[in-house]
Amino acid sequence: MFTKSEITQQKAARKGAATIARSTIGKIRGTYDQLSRTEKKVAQLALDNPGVVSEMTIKELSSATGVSTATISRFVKRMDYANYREFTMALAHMAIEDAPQVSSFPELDEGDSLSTIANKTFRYTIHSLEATNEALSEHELARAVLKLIHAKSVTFFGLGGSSIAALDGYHKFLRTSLNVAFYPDYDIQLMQAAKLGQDDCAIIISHSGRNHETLNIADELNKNGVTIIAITSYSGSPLAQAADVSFLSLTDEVNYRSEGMYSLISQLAILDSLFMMTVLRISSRTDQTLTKVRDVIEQTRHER
Amino acid sequence: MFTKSEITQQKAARKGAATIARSTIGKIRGTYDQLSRTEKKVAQLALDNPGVVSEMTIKELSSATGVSTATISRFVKRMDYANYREFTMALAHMAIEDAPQVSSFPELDEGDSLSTIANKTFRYTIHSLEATNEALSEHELARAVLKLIHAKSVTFFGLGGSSIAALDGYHKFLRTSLNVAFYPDYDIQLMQAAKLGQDDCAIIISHSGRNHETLNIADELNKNGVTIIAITSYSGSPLAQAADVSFLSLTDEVNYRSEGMYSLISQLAILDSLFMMTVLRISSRTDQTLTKVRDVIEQTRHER
DNA sequence: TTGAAAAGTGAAACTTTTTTACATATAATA
DNA sequence: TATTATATGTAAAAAAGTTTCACTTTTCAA
Repeated sequence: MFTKSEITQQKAARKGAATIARSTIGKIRGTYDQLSRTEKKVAQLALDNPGVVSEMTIKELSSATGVSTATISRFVKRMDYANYREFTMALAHMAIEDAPQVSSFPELDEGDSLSTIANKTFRYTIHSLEATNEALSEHELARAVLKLIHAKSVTFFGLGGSSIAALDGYHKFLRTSLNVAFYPDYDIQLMQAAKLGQDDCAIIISHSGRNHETLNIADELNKNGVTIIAITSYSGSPLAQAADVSFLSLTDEVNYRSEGMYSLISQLAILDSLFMMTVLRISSRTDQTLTKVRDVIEQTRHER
Repeated sequence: MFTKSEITQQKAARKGAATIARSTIGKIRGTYDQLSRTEKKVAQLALDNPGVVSEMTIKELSSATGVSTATISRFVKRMDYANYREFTMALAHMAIEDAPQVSSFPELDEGDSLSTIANKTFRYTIHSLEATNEALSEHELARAVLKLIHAKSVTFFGLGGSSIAALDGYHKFLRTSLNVAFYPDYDIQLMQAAKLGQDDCAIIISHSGRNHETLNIADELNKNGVTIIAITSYSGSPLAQAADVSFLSLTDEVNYRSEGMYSLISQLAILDSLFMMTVLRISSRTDQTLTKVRDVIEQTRHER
């Protein structure tokens, strides 16, 4: 039998585990294109039919996908589950939580009324945010914040549509004690990249993660040993590969046609999170050198 | 691999099974005092801590209760579960459904873990979007779209933090056939405002709606009879008063201290909606002059 | 291009978990 | 008290899941 406190402890432990597990479902989505050929088969079936797969034994899943049990076992471990059983549990949770979403995500239609168009747009946006949130891992966040706090300077890079996100990041972090920079022009971004060094940190934003100019900047930064934090929509993209830490702004794959629309907002939300984490972590360490959280947030209100 | 119909069948089968399983949780409760001495120990622990027990192996449950694995195995069969695994699944479901949605909207705290900070940030953001969406009225949307479609030109105005939203709006609407403009600098914004006339349309973005420079621009526009569409957080603000149509980017009042943080994303979502509505309405009217929606959205994907 | 190193994979050995068979104990009943 | 039905644990069997190892494919540098 358990004593009361033992159970309480286990509950706490489980809660932690559950949080991790949940975000790891996002991880399957997020790392999807980094998976190998066979692993994709497994991930596909699991994501498409979480309810069905959650009730399968590893052998059944093996013959359903044509992938060996060994590979499946290794796959779930790489997805950060302790074992196959924990994986199926997570799928079961997912099946429950996704189920009540009867409305799904209808495509926008020319016949829609204006408020319908607005509603759908907002729903897509919210859905992207949820997916993005789930894909964030504590580990990556910790690494990013650590780098940011200790960096001599933080420069934001982003071209085209992503320059908006970069500009926003710059604006936000201006309010911290960090030494931040942003340059709208590509050539100047590139030149500035060449001037950064090991103690500096760069935040690069790119939806596709394969824009040529953006990659030039990343190369330049890597050459100089600058820490790169990337925000992109594809974990397998060259930018994600080149980065020290990368975050994914996700959209539901079903709506692939319009994903670019919603990635900006997800990018901003990631930046918001990084900003809040940085502010809270800085203020809790060196209180007197830096403004307190509230003051910082208070300032935000006086923005135009 | 599964065929489509096989999966459908399995889904149906599962649904049936789940229904039975659920009522069988009730069965444990119902038949509780018909259970034997040892079985009661098991049932007790399972009902009291479904979440904890759902993650135990049969051996762990055995040593936790002091009942042999054999007895437990037989017990779950008598409760109509096919096997131990199905039993733990049912417990997991129970744990989820019984857990009340405590969520609400807690303040950010210095002691929060990084993923907690991120989760809270995303939740606030989503909440703001929901509030903003609800506040949109069909009537105002219709007026705005009508003005936009028939305008000779559309200029975006925004200073400070709101310049980011203005820039984003400009970027988005560039892809339409509308004649759009944006100038980052205040003085130039003001000068350009003086050059616009009755047939033009202006979209002004300001969180507070009372920034002095922004209001100067609004005055100038009003003087020339330019149609003003405002995006602000306060319906009573001078900007909202000065505008022909105004949209509100809302945040939950409870979290007044941090509202500035989330208004940008709501502003962007409003612009997204206006963009989608404009594109869909334009394309459904004059098909040959304008690119089809899909092409436009497709272009969005190739953004950097 | 080529060859070495790295990554991916399945068969099979191995471990753990769950179920069943069997022996024994306990309680109920005639 | 003998008989029978029910309960339970031990241990063997079966099933499920994990790891090892040999082989294949891919990647990357020369």
